[in-house]
Amino acid sequence: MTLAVVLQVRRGRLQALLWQRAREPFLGAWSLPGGYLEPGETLEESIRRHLAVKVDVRELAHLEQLETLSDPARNPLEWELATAYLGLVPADVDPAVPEDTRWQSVSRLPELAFDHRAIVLAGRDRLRAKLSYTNAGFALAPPAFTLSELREIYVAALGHEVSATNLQRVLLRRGVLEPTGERRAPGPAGGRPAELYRFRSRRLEITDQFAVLRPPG
Amino acid sequence: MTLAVVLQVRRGRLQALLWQRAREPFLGAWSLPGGYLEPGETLEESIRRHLAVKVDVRELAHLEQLETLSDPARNPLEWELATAYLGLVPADVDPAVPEDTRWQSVSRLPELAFDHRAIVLAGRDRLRAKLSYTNAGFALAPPAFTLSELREIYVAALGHEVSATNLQRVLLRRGVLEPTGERRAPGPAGGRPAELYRFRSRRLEITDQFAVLRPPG
DNA sequence: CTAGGTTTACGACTGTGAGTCGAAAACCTC
DNA sequence: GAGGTTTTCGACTCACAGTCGTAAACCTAG
Repeated sequence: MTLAVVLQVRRGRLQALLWQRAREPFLGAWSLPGGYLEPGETLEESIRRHLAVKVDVRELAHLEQLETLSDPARNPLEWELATAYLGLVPADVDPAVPEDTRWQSVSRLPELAFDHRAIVLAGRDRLRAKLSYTNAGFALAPPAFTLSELREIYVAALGHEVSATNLQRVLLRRGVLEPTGERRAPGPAGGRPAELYRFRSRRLEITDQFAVLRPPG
Repeated sequence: MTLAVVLQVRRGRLQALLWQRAREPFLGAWSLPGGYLEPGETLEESIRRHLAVKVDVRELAHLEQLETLSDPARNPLEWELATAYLGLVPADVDPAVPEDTRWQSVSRLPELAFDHRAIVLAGRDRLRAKLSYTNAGFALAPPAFTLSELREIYVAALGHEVSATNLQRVLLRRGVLEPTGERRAPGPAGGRPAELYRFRSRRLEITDQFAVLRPPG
């Protein structure tokens, strides 16, 4: 079967999409969305299909495979493999979710069914690592944004403070961000109007020079 | 099913363990070792069991999951999932391999069955990345080694030159290496005797400070 | 219209650590 | 001992991330 850790920054917090189980085992407990694989189906197709019930698939800006779990003890009723995915939703959309589905802050998870708690944390850690050496931020950020807004998203996802100055320099130097040329009108309190930026690419790309022990020259 | 990219630095080259198929599809073609999963078995147990036929399991210094493949087109005969693993063998052992099994230089692979070529390259890339921000080298290096020897291993695995001076400073500063206190007698041509080093830990550990956008303070 | 407040942008400084280079150390053989 | 070989190590450079303070560009209130 397949399941997914779907993450979004909502109200300044990194949140995960949880689903309340309707049957045993762990009836009533919160768990990750997912389901069984159909014959001839790709794992990615499968998890997209299952997620489509919960969230509009067009709102998934990024989807990647995390890990395949196989411990026989993870499900008390039957032995089954589960391939976990990580999905990212930009902060500007608010997908309509069914009754049995909720967004939950990753830092304050309830008791989760199976080994799902560990999977959520693995997804969070993968995201945090990739924010550092890829352009993964594109999948959390709206199409255009000010540096302050982007900074808030990074703070929520990384779990620590980030300097806006530094964020700008690092992402611009690497060519990850580009200015749109437009600017946003200041708020009621005034202030200099903020420049609007966008991610140059909206597909995952790895920043080369992240590696230590680089080739000479 | 499970399969594995088993890598070792042999004669100055990064090589992969390949296995010649004994049945259709791709009969006679080179492929990755692996096989079917038994009920109630962990994926890792499964790949270890299949590899035991080829290589002494005690010689596998590291084993980690790569990815689960599910494209229906990857096997022309039937639809099957395959979970790929990456295994690393230290350079000081020379496992006895069966007749139908060979070490092949990763940079000069023959035609491989299924999508195995891409899997080998994915394993190589995973290794290269991890050499940079983890202590993964422990799984390729012998228990004790001189810096020149370690440098040759890194050169073979990374595919580019590495300065011995820099390698030493980087790995020592991070606490990845430690001197054994012993030294190796010089060769027939003389030269200063080389200090022997070992990896402080022989389990995979992540060097923290690799991340960009670090927490303040 | 000006003064004071707010927010963003940007230049300058600092510090860390990787990449490079060359000299010194420690051995060999002749 | 002289000259050759290999390893070690200090010193320099350089790229960049992190910090800080100031300037820019807007607001409202009086």
